[in-house]
Amino acid sequence: MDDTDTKAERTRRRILDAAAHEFAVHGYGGASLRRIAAAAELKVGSLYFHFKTKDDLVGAALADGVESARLQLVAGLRAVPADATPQQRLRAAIRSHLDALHASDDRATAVVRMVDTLPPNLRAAHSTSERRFGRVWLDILRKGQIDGSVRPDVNARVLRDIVVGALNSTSSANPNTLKDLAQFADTLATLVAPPPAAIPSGRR
Amino acid sequence: MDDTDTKAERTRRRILDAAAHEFAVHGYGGASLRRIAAAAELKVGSLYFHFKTKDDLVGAALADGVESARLQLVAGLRAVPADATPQQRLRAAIRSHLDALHASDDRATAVVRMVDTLPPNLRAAHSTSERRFGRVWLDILRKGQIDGSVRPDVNARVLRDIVVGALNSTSSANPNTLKDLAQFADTLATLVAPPPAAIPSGRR
Amino acid sequence: MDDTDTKAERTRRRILDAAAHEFAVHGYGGASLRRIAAAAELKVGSLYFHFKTKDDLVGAALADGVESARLQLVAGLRAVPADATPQQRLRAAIRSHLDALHASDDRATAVVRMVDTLPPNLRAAHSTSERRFGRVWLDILRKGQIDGSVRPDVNARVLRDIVVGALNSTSSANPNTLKDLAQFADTLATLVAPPPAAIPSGRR
Amino acid sequence: MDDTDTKAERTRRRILDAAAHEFAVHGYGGASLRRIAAAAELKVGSLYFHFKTKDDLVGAALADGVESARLQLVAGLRAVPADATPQQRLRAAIRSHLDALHASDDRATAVVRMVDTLPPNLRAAHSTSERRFGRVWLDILRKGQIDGSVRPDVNARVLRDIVVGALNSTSSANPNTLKDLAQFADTLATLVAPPPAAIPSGRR
DNA sequence: AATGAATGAGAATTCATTCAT
DNA sequence: GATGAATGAATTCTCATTCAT
Repeated sequence: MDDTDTKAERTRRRILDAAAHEFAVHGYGGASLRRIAAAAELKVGSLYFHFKTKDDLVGAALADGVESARLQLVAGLRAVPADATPQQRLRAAIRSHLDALHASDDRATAVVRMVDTLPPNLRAAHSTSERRFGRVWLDILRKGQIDGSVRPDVNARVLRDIVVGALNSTSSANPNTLKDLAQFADTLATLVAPPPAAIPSGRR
Repeated sequence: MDDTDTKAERTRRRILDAAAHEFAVHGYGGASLRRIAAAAELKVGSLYFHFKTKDDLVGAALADGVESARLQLVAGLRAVPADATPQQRLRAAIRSHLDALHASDDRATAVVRMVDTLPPNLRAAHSTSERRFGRVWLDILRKGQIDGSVRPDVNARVLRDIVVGALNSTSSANPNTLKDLAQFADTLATLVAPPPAAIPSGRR
Repeated sequence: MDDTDTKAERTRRRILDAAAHEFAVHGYGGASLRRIAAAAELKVGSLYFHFKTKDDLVGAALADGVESARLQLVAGLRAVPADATPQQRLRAAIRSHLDALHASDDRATAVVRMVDTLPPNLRAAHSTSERRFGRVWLDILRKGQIDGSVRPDVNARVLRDIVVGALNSTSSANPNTLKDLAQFADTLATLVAPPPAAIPSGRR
Repeated sequence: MDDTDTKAERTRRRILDAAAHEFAVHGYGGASLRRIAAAAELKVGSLYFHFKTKDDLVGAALADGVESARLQLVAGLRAVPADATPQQRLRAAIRSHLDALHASDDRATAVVRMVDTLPPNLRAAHSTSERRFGRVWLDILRKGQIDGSVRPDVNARVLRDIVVGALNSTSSANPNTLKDLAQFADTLATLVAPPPAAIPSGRR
């Protein structure tokens, strides 16, 4: 709808993709507009037609990255068959998050690599979309505590921070073999799941 | 004994501390030798008497940071009274790690903020000390699985990655209230602990 | 008649006005086509429909500015009642010149702010219209030497340079109060007038 | 005394001289640090060892220029023989001012070429030294009104503005022949001098 | 052991200008 | 008549680094 496929729109996309990669590799402070422009097949000056300033581009990349991860998360959940068990839903969420970081482009990774070194103004602007993303995970875990896929004896918010923190920490792992990530996902799901005894009869 | 407190040795310490702060705030790519020198009350050129290049300083700061965290970890464990329960030992470890990130200087934080954007050569050099640090946590968790303070149904190595990942992810949280961190530690300990039912007889 | 009020003509006027302001504020070297375009409510590229190059626009603004000042000068003189004294005519000229710089738009000021830093080619092109303007003042002063409103014991050309120089120098004065300018005009007129004793009898 | 002839001091002088020329030719907005550096036989980056920013250099050049003109003015006056007539003293002042603009380096000219297009902050900083310079001329004229070398029937302050304005306006005149300037000086002195008839016999 | 003074490369940003639409 | 999109050169400024003192 707003996705009018104008030339500018397409160039902007190319820039954002190139920027995501640059930010993912070099972080906020180490990123170079020169390299971003080159990767987007533009001259540096041309970037400024699309983004007023470097921080403007950073802001756009952050929003883009979080939104991309959020969409991947909800899409992953929506793809779970209706008759799936709550456990399967939880695992789908974990898998989606990991996929956003490892199996897709660099948009989500860029966010993880930039957040801790952002200057205050950018951090503030970013926190809004970050919160929105956090709410999705909070929902997942809270519902899980109700439907029995998540242990109910811990604060959901804190649990969310642990889960998301652990997931994001995989971003710096070297070329993760799929197997490693799968095991990571499994283990995390196990930790989050209610302890066996607490699981109502039918579960075993 | 090697702690020869020469003038150079003291200056080197000042530089490393200033560098830790700079790296913690700006990351690898965004750090400036000029600012580091200023914070260490030196002129830029003088840095080169103590470190051959920026990457040399980065390497030293990384080693320093990991070593500092490792020492804080083992010190924290050693401080646990001999008659403490295994659970208490685990919590002490968690607390020590969080303290290294939040209650001490920036040496440990600097590491966390730099690792993901390190250039390959530095990353390689760093991986050794990182592994050494990882082994400490691996030990803790493995022993925990034996003494009953850590759930035995998960791979210790993967569990270690999750725990350390979650702990490190707190480094970007804004001025953490002590309470938040305490709750974070508690919850993490709960997740890692064996599920109540799974703990054989005497435990309940 | 040639004042065909086409759309292009109107836009051109808007550009020239915006340019005058920009040149008055920033001088030749500091002026930006982007700001001029913005002030004229156009995009930069659109300027090029009306002016082939920046220097072309500068040339037009210079001509426009001098012509505006010249017209204001002759208009000011023409407005003097036929029965006015020569002194009144002289004062009217001075007042007109000051008004062009302070009470009107920035067209005359733009000229004053640009002339000394013009590149040779533009300076050459400009000198023609400047000379034309200078001739008006020369006429005024020469006639004044004849009709007794200007002291006859000085070279008219040099006097012109002094008078015009002094008048133009007011352009950089901060928000001139009208009173200041009036006193400036009075004093200048006094200096230029023939010394009392030199005034022929009948004049009183 | 403070003129310690260090290497930095000498380089700074070279930069200021080069800057004066650049500013005199191109004005504030049109000046280029590249050209200044080249003229001072330095690389651009090296300028920053001596001046923190372009505006810092501009500020220094302005102060340097005004001070240079002021010193030339007082030196010119001091050089007048004690038995000289008041008229001769006045002419000496005029000549000194013109010399500062035409016969010396570009330091004074740079000021004249920059003042009207200075950004507010620089203008404010500059106004102080400008006022100090203005006071010298005010003194000259006031004393002149007492000793009979300056007509007493005009406000000294306004007269100062006219005189200085006229003098400064010569800065844009093309390669002034010495003769032109001499005549300019003579004529200006004539205008400023008391009208012959007005000087009553014994200076009553 | 540290400073002073410089360098060359690269940073982000703005410039005037072009040209297809 | 005007805009959208891009370019290449220039802008100021900061970087890590060197080396004589």
